[in-house]
Amino acid sequence: MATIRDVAKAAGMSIGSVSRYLNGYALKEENMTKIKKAIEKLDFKQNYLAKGLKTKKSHAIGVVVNALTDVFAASIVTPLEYYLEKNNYELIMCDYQNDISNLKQKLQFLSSRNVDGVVIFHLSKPISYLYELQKQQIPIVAVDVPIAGFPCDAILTDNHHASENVVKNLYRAGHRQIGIIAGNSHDYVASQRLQGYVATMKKLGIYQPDLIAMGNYFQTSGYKATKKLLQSNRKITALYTTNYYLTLGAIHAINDLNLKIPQELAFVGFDDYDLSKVINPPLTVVAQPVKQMGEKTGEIILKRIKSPNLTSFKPHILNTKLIWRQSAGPKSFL
Amino acid sequence: MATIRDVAKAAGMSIGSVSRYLNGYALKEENMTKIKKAIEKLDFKQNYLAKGLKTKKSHAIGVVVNALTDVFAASIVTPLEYYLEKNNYELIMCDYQNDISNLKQKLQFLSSRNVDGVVIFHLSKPISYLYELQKQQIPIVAVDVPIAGFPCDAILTDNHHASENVVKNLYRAGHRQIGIIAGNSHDYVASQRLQGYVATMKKLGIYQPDLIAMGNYFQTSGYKATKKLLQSNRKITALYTTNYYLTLGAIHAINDLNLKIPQELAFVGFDDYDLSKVINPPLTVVAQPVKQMGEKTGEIILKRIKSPNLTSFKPHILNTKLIWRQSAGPKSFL
DNA sequence: CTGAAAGCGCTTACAG
DNA sequence: CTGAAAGCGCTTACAG
Repeated sequence: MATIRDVAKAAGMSIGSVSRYLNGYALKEENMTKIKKAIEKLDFKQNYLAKGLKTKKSHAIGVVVNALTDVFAASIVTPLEYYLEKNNYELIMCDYQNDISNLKQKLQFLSSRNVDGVVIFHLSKPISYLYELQKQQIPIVAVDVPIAGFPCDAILTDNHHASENVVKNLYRAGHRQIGIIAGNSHDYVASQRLQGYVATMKKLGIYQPDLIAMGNYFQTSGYKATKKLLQSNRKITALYTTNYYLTLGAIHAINDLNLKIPQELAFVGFDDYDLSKVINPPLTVVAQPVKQMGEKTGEIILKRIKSPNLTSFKPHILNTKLIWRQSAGPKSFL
Repeated sequence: MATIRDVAKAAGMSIGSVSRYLNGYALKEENMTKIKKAIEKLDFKQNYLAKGLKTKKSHAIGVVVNALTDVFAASIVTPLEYYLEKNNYELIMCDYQNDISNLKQKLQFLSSRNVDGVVIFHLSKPISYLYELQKQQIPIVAVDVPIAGFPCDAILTDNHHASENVVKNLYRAGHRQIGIIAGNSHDYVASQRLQGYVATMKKLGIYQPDLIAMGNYFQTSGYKATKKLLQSNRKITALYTTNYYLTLGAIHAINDLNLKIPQELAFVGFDDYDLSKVINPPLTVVAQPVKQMGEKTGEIILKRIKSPNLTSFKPHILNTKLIWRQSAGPKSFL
C-alpha cells in the first residue's frame, strides 16, 4: 500500500503538501497536477486509521436499533447507509436485542471505537451513559422517538397528524363508528397516534370510548384486541390499526371472524410492507417516509459533527402518507 | 482521555510494559497489579485507531447484504453482530441495494476502511474485485450461497435435504400429488431446493413434471405461479413453496381460489417469519438455522483473521428444520 | 503556497 | 520480565 510519503516522493513534493491536497486545500495548480498523477500512478488510498489518530475522527457513525429484523428501522437505515457512504462515513450497526439494559454496553462499545456520532432508534428516556457521550462531544440523533429531556436532534414522523388524516378520510367515506387498535400507551409513537385519533374523533363529534382497544407491539395482541373489540362492539364499520404488528394481528382476527373487507369492515393499517400487498384485498395503510427519515438523519448527524458548537436542537417532523387501497373501500369520494 | 503513557506514569512502568499487559503478555505479578490499578483509576480505554495503525488491523468486519430489509439476512446478522461484539470486533454494514453493480464500490469502501474481513451474502459468482481483497489478505466468508470457484469459506443450509424432508413428510401424510413453486432457476438456493424435491419425488416414484411451477423472488410471481399451477393441475393435494416471498404470494393465490387449507390443499412454506403465524391456519414451514449461521459466520471469519495461513476452504452446511403447523394437516402420522 | 518537524497513541524488535 | 526507542501514516502549527 502506497502511503502519503510515497506520493510525496513520486510527485517531488513534501508530505505536508500532499496531505493538504487530499484535504482540499488549494495548492499551486501545477503542483496539484503532479500530486494527482502520483496518486493515480501509485493507486494511493488514504489510511483512515492514521488520519483518525491525528484528527480524533473515525469517520464512523454508530447506529443502535432495537432489532436488526425490525423492518421499519431497516428501511430507515438503508437510505442512511447510502447517505453516509456517499459522504465517506461508515456505519457501525448495533442491535440491543429489544432489551434496554444492553444499550449502555452497546454505546460504550461504540464510544470505544471512536464513533463520530450515534443514531439511536426508539429511545424515549435518556440512560445515564448518554451524558457520557455528550461529554465526549459525540452528537446523538434520535430517530422515531424523541429522548425526553435530552438535548439532541430528533427525526420524527407526524404521528398525530397521520391519525387525524385516517379518521378524516374514513369520515368522508361515510364512517362514523371508527374503531382503533392502539399500541402500548407507554409508547411515545403509539400514544401520539392514539391522541391524534381521539382529538379528531372528538372534533368530528363521533368519539366514543368503546371504539378503542389497546394492544402492544405483538401481533397476538393485535389479534386479541381486534377480536374483542369487534365482538363487543358490532356497530363498528371501520377499523384503524396503529402499527405494523397490530395490523398483522388484526387481519388474522378479521379473517377468523369472517368479516368481509371492505364490505363489512373498512380497514386502514399502518406501514407499507410486504403484508400490505399480500392481503386480499390490498390494504390501505399509513406509509411512513422512511427514505426521507434516513437521509435527514444522515444530514443532521454530519452537520453536527462538522459544527459541534451548534446548540439549538430541534425535532424534524416528516410527513406520513395515506395510501388508499381497496381495504378501506372505494376512494371515489376523495 | 487517558493514554497508555498516562497509565505507565501512574503505574511507574514503561509504556511498553503497559502495552504488553493490555495484550495479554505475562508480567511480574506485582507489576500487573500496579498497571491494573492505574488503568482503573484513570478509566483508561485503548485507542483502536492507534492500535490499528501499528497492527494493520481495524477490528472491523464488513458485511455486505443485498438489502437491509431482507429479514433472512437480518436474522443472520443479528447473532453475527452479537458474536463479533463479544470478541471486540465491530460490524460495518453495507447494502448493495439488490444491484450487483454496486458491489464493487461497497467492497472498495470496506477495503478503504481497513476491514479485517468481509462477509458476503448471496453472491454466486466472484466479481473481479474479490481477487483484490484476496491479495490484500482480507478473508471472505460467503453466506447462504457459495461463490463459485472462489476460494473462501461458505456458510450454507441443507437446501437439498430440506426439500427431501418436506416431500417425505407430505408423502407419509398420504400425499402423492405434491406441487412445488420453485424459485428462479438461475439461483443457487432455489435450484438446490428444486433438485431436492425432484430427486425425492423420483425416488418415491411420484414425480411428474406438471407438478412444478417456476417463480422468482417476488410475491407477485408466487401468486401467479400458484394460480396457474393449481388451476391447470386440479389433482394437486399438497403445495410446497420454496422461499418466503413465494410463500406470501402463494397464500394470496390460494385465498383467491377459495381453497381451504389444509382440507383441500396441504401447504408447506419456507422461512419462519411473521407471516407464518398470521396466516390462518398457521403455516408449516421449513425454518432455517439463522442463529447458528450467524454464529458460525463470526467464528469462521475470526478464525481466518487469526490464522491467515490456513488454506483449505470448506462449506459449512447447517440443518434446516421442518416446523409442522396446521397448514400441512394433522401431524398424527409423524 | 510550501517544507520540515513534532506528535497523535499505540506496538514491537532490540538489548539487557 | 522490562525499558528505550523507532515507527505505523497521517495532520498541522510554525516559519518562510
